[in-house]
Amino acid sequence: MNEFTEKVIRIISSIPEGKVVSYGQIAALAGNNRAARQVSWILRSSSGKYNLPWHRVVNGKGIISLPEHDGGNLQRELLENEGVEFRLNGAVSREFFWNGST
DNA sequence: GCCATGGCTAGTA
DNA sequence: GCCATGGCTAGTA
Repeated sequence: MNEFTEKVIRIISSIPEGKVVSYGQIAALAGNNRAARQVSWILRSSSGKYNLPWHRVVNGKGIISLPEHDGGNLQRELLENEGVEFRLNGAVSREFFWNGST
């Protein structure tokens, strides 16, 4: 596993409950702001292995990218259970975005 | 080739 | 909408 992947996993692991972060934010925090799509791959391949809070990652618009039939519905449910609120357009309210600090 | 993204543009009201 | 990204999940040689 390369350094970027390790950083991404560590960052995702530290997302607080009730907060969300975008793929691009995670990539930037890990040192490569153009690797947003790789973050999605790492989530798919490593979420179970490292018990990652995969549901706290959404796209830059605050919208769930995972298809509804492939876990998207579950993702929204998990977030709502943590107190995250969605607008009518399906986007997470801005106040629920984590800025990367602890 | 694929894709759980993101940034920018164009067209409309 | 469109297309540049970029690492490996695919499939073939």
